Amino acid sequence: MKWSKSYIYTLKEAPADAEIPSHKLLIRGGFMKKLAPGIFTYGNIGLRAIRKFENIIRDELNKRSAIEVLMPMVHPRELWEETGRWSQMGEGLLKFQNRNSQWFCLGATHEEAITDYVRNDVKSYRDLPKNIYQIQTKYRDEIRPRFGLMRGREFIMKDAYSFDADQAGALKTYDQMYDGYKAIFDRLGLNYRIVQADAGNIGGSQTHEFQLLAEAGEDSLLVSDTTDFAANIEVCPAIDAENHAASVQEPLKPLEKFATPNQRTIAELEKFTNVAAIDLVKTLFFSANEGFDPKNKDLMPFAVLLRGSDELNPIKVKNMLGMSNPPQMLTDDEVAQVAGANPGSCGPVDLEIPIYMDNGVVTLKNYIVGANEDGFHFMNVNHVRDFKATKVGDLRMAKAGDKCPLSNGRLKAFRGIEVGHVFYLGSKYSKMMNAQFLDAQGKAQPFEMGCYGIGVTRTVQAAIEQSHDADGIIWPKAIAPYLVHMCVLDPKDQSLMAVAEKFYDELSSQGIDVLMDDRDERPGVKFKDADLLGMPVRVVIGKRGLDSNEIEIVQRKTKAVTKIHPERFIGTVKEILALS
RNA sequence: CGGGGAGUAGCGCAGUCUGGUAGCGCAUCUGGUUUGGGACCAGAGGGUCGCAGGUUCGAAUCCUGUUUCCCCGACCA
Repeated sequence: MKWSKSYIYTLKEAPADAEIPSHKLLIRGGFMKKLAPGIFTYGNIGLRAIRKFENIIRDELNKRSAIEVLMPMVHPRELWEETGRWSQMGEGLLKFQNRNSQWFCLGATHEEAITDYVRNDVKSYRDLPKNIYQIQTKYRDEIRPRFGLMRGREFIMKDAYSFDADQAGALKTYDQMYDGYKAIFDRLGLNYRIVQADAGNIGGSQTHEFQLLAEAGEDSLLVSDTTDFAANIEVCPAIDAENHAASVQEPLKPLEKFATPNQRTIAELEKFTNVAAIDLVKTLFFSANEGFDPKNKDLMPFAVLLRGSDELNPIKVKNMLGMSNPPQMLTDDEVAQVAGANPGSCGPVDLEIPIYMDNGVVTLKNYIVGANEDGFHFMNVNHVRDFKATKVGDLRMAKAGDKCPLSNGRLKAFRGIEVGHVFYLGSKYSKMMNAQFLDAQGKAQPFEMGCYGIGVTRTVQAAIEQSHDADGIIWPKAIAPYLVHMCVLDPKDQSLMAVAEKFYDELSSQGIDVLMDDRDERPGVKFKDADLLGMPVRVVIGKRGLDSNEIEIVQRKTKAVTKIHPERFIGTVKEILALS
């Protein structure tokens, strides 16, 4: 492609609404342009990167016998009512009516659509397994889109759905897709981790996330320094590295109430009592209507006990109580009603609601909690003697420095961008949607399903977030819009242009995409734009070089300059590409 | 949803406090000089100052309403 015939408009300054480097660079390079919050036009060169990534996905999935289809974006309400997700998905699902007042939504995910598709065709275990995927625009009405393609409302996703006859088959398919995803992300050459994760509201039991490591990532990850253990902080088991059980040997002391005027926070209490936060116990209040009595629509309050130095992990609470969403915190007024005191003076003693206790508290003895009376705390409080927890378990956030669950190593903290996710779903959707096949005994069985997503546009931006420098993008070779960026310094010079055209044709004929900058611009402008656009290899065709029989080839990643005789041009470009 | 900030030319911004009929840089167009890391000179085009209403002789500026966008938060005990 010649620049003069292309559609590339670069900017010297980034729009004010772009925050992170990858977002700024995509806009500055003209790879995309915002139409509305979270909604973008992909420009030609942006689209080229997207298409290259899509084709890597196709290649790896087709190898693994997955079948590509394209499902509709607009779904009828009835379909989503079958699984209850019409209302369960809440505001994230964009709903609208047609001229006949019939309700529809934009597909935010396609479990319903694919299950409907398959249940009408696949009737026999002989046809199984089937693994079907699509690469398509999704719409999710995100509360707050941000960071460009990282959290957009409209985005391109590859979603795959597998159908097996039994669990063993489904898990085999899961492993196949897991391997496929590894192959896909390996081809990008980026730094990623496969982590344990929460299944969220898609459901299912086994799940892994593929996370690209980047500071701007929205997810917190904990990664072992000795094993390949890695987990999203949402589900990472918390195992203290230090032994906090020193006090266990202490005899129980008598319960004692003492005045703590205006001591509301753990930090204040720590100063006031001269007891470290790690040895204090805090009481948090939530409500939920699940996990207690499903028939009871009223929200039921409950309390959670943690060490003062620990943070609650709401996902763990959700999972312990079997809820579908994390619990809601009570307001100060509600706490006062339940506990008889304002937050800051509340504790588990004589509390008449269920109490869930983090296992970090178990090893403590003779500790301090709120007395459920404003301005008072108890000291020498002990579990069982003074209160009884409904259930004890891991409810706190794991943190950097905690022990690796698989070894004596430690966990290190990273930020990650979730670019892929694999789920084993089981028969949740097939049962709800009555999607069945006949097994060898002629008995109707629900399909065992899995679902597998890759955020295509998100991955493309995440790649830049991980691979850029002060001057611009450094495209991974596998998804670079063009492999070679040729700067023709004086396109009005016929002999120079002839050489450029010759090299252009030679490279193209060998399958190497070239972007030729043939604009009537000064060299500086072309170099700046070449750095910004970030193609792996830059070739400079200038009079100075030709006169001395040298072509300049620059590797974008390292800025290393190689000058070679024109006869060695193609070979050298290939060598430098191979290093990129 | 809660809190904060902002809507002025394609992009980045000033002007608003103190009302007088809109400006700077980049980009674009014309001419000229330049030409290996975002050139220079001269000239030109482009904005109903988010929208609606009000105050005033006069509103980007003051008042009221409305709308859009951006950022932070939604874990305090």
